[in-house]
Order: sequence, then structure tokens, then C-alpha cells
Amino acid sequence: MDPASLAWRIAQLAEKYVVEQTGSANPPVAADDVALERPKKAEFGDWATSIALKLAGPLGASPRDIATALQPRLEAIDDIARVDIAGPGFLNITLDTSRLGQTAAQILQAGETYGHSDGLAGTTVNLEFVSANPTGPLHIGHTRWAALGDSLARVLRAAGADVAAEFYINDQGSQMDLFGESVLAAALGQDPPEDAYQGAYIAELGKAVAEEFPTLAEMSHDEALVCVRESAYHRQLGAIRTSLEEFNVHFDVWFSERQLHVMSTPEGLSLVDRSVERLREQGHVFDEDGAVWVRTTDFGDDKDRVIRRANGAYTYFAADAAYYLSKKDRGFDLTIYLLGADHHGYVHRLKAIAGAAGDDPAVDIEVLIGQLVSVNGAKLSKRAGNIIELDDLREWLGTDALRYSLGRSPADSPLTLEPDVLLSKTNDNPVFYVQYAHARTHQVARNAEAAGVTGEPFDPATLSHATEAELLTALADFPRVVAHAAELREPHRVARYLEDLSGSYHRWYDACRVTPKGDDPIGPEHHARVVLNNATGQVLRNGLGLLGVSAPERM
RNA sequence: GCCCUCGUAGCUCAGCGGAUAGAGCAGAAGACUUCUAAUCUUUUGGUCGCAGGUUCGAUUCCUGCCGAGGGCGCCA
Repeated sequence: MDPASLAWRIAQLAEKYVVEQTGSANPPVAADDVALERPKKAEFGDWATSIALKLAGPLGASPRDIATALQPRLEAIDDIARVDIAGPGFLNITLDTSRLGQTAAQILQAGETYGHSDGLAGTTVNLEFVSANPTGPLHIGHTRWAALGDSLARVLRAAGADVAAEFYINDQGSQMDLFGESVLAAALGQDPPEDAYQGAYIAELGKAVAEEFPTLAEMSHDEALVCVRESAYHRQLGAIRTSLEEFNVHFDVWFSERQLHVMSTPEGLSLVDRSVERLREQGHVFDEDGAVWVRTTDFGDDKDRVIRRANGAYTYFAADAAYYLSKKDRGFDLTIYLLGADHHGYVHRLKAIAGAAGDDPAVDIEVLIGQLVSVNGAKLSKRAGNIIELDDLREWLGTDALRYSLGRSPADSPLTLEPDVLLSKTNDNPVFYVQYAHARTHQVARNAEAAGVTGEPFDPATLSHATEAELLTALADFPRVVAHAAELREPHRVARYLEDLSGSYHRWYDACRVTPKGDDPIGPEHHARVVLNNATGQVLRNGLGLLGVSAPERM
């Protein structure tokens, strides 16, 4: 029995007990209240629930008494072999191994879809991340969000959500002009403008556009600037796309900020024009000192924001508002932004836009803030001039090691990359630990096939070793881990799970042979074990896939 | 000054209000004529930054303080 069903069954029994005691199902008992968890110690059984502790308050009874009353009722469930009461009132559940083994066959049947659930089915999600200016290469500051955002998109999809991963291209404004001027100067061999973009990539872009436009020197400055800026923009955006693809990061929508500024209505208005009107219709806009303001303080912002300056020009905030309205108009149920800690000042503003647009800032929009990454303890910043580019980082450490190490910590946890560790092929490098476990499942499968261990007939009752119960319980937990990761927007939970699962697998491998030794005969346990082995490989593969990490068959 | 995030073993980090706070590495001791030893087994190591509060129960929730990082524009 899978943990979700088990939790539901326990909740049913507990609620029945509450009704008997109090005459009503108040409070009702939900599966979440069961708090089914895998105990930290093997002697505590396969699953533990603190339901008796949780009911103690409402029922006014001691947790131990409630646990004593529930114990025989839980033991009556077919898949449960034994229930022990421990500590202050925990119910420690040991499953019937002969039934537990069925999990392995079920996993092979589900294949790539094992781990999928329907908790978010019917929910459409817009997930925006990276969203770098197309004026330079992606650097380490974008790398964590790229890894995290892509994994989150995969996890949300596994939970049934319909996700659009979106990259917002800031291709409008003075930074683009400065970028164009910088490349133009490089192309013509002139002195760079003040505060120019610098670096080898500017020189390369300059060379490329000089070849593309041989008559550049004869054009007027304005004409040349437009040619160079647009060409360099598309070249740079292409480079960003390539970097992300090689990092296994996929975007469904590349949204150009320019779409917001062009006239797109019959009245000759842009989406930005319309956004001001729409917010005004909702009653959150006012005029003061010649400027147009949004009363964002209505929604928790620390000050109101100007959306249109006294000189008639829109602020960047106007584009943000128009962009949010675009997402709203495209019909998403939930809009998620992934921002670095250096942008956390925008959180209130973004939420205020949602509120001003008539949405619920607490429900319809989520802003995830992530801490920055350091390498070997050195803080990286543009000011310090020690920025590392994504491409260099990837070539140095490899996509797998980089994706995995960035994906195994929660976003709000400060993270230090240690290149020495990531390049090592030992146990202290978790990605190798997990990938090695997967490769081992394939080696074992190859050996089993060669020896005639086919997996048929499959008798789950022979999977009776302690390490087999541990492994099977871990495998059964995978769908719940993925669903939980999606619900909390924390894909790192999948990585941590895979490390635990790999440990369980290695311990099992150490204790139980799949292919008989020497000339020993093939028994029913060997057939069952190859099924368990292959099921483990499937789950490791599915989990690594959610993290955008490859699952090699040989290492 | 105000706001946000973080503070857990020597190091890198987990920990949905529950049991004696965990993992890997590092340190110590073991296991390869046997399916991949990139593995496994045993072991050393903690005032969960500090102080209060809520709770039957707090590393977890709330408040204050200390420390680290980041942010505060009619810039983009």
C-alpha cells in the first residue's frame, strides 16, 4: 500500500474513533493530520504517525490512551503487520513485507510516469525565472535560478500542473542603447562610451556586426546604432538560449518586453498604456505632482510607486504591471516569480500589482527569493570583478554536477560551491553517489539477464530481508516526495530523497545478491530481486530527470 | 534609519510543531578469490547565534537583541 492511501485509511479510522468519543466528527481528521513519516530509526518500523498526539488536545485525553485505542484498529488493516506504541504516543507501523513487495512490480508497470500525481491537475502555472538582460552572457548569478526554475517546472508538471516556463527579455530601454553603442564602438574601432559594456564578448560581437554590415562606417550614427543594436541583441539572445539548452534548462515562452510597448489596440494604445487605465479602473491609481501613482501601500508596499512620470514617460514599474496583466490575460491560475536576493525589494511591488489588478496577492502570485551563490567561500559580485559565466562554470564542473549541487539545497539557503568536491569522484560528491547507484542497477540488470534471472515468476513475499523492506518503503514514498516538493515549491527535496534512496539501494546490494553466486541455483528470491533492482533504477532515473541530471547506465 | 533572507557537528548542508537533532566529508577502526569498493560496516564529534513568549511538546511559530549577506530612486 502506498503511503498516501495508508494515511487516508488511518485518517478514516481516527475520525471514526473521534466520533465514538465525542459524538461528532469535530474536528474532522484529514490525511495530512496523520503526518505519516518515515521514522529516523529502522527499529521504529516502516512508518510512524503522530495522530494520537495531535488528537490529545481536542479530545482531552492522554496521547498514550488514544494510541492504545487506535493500535488494534490499525493492525486490522491488511497491509499492516504490526503496530507499536512508542515514546509519548507515536504509532510505529510495520508493513506486511509480502504485500510491500508488490510496489516493485507496480513501479515497473508505471515506468516513467511513476512519481506523477494529480494534486495540481487542472492548474495552469506561469513560472518566470532567469529573465536576464540580453546585453551579455549569463553568469553565476543566473545559474542557480536556471537550475532551480527548470527543476521546479518539472516537479510541478509531475504533480499534474500545466506549466509555462517563461523568460522575460528586457530588450527595451537605455541599457539596450548602451549595449548597442558599446558594440558599435567596438565594430568601428572607436573609444567605448562612458559606462560601456566591456569584455571579450563585446569585441566579438563588434567583429561579427562589422562583417554583417560592411558599410557601417558610412551610415549615420543613428542608423548604424539601430543595425548594430538589433543584430547584437539577437546574437546575444541566441547565445543565452544555447547556454541554457546546454544546461538542460528549457523555456516555453520567450517574452519580449517590446511587446508591451508597441501599439497593439485599435485605439493605438500599447499594453503599458492599457495597464495604467486598467489599474485606474480598479481604483488604485491617483495623480499627484503631475505624475501618475499606484497606491501600492494598500498591499503592503512601504511606499506608493510612480507608474508614469511627470514628463509623460513610463517607469519600469509600468512595464512590470503590463507584464503581469499579460500573464493574467493569458489565463494562468498561478503566477510564480523566481528572484535573486538582490531583487527582493520588488516583492511587495509585484504583489501590489496583482492586488491592484483585482487578484489575491496571497494566492494568485508567489515570489520565491533565493540566496546568492559563492564559490569556495568567495562572494561573487560585479563590483569585485570576479563574476564567472555560466558557460565557463558548466565546462569546468559539468552540467550534471552543477545542476545537482545547485538543486539539492533550498532556494533561501546560502550556497557555496566547492569545485574540488564537485570534480571528485567519491562519496563526498552526492551527484556521483546517486548516479553510481543508478549505473549499478544497470550493471546488476545486465548480469542478471546474462545469468537467466528474468524476474518471472515474481513472488513479492520472497523480498523479506530488512534491507528490502527499507528499500521498498523508500520506493513507495517517491510519489509523495514529488507531490510535496511541488506543493512547497522545493525541488531540492527530490535530490535529498535520491541520496537516501541510493543509500538504501547500496545497503541492499551489499546484503542481497540478485544473480546467484557461482553455480548456485536460481531461486524465486532472485527473480523478485531483479524486479526490485529494476524498480530502483526506474525511480532513480525519474528523480534525476526531475533535476535535469543525466542517469548514466555505465560509469 | 527602514525592509528581506540566513545563523544547526571541524567543513558543506538536511530537518512538513513531535521520539535520544540527522547525512556526507574530514578524524579513528574494519570489509573486495563473491553481481561496479565511485560501495558497505562500526565509531568520535552539538549550549540548534543569544534571551524571552505561545504550546502537553519549539531547531521549527511570535517578539527583542547579536552576527552575516542583500535591498531601499519620478534608474533600468
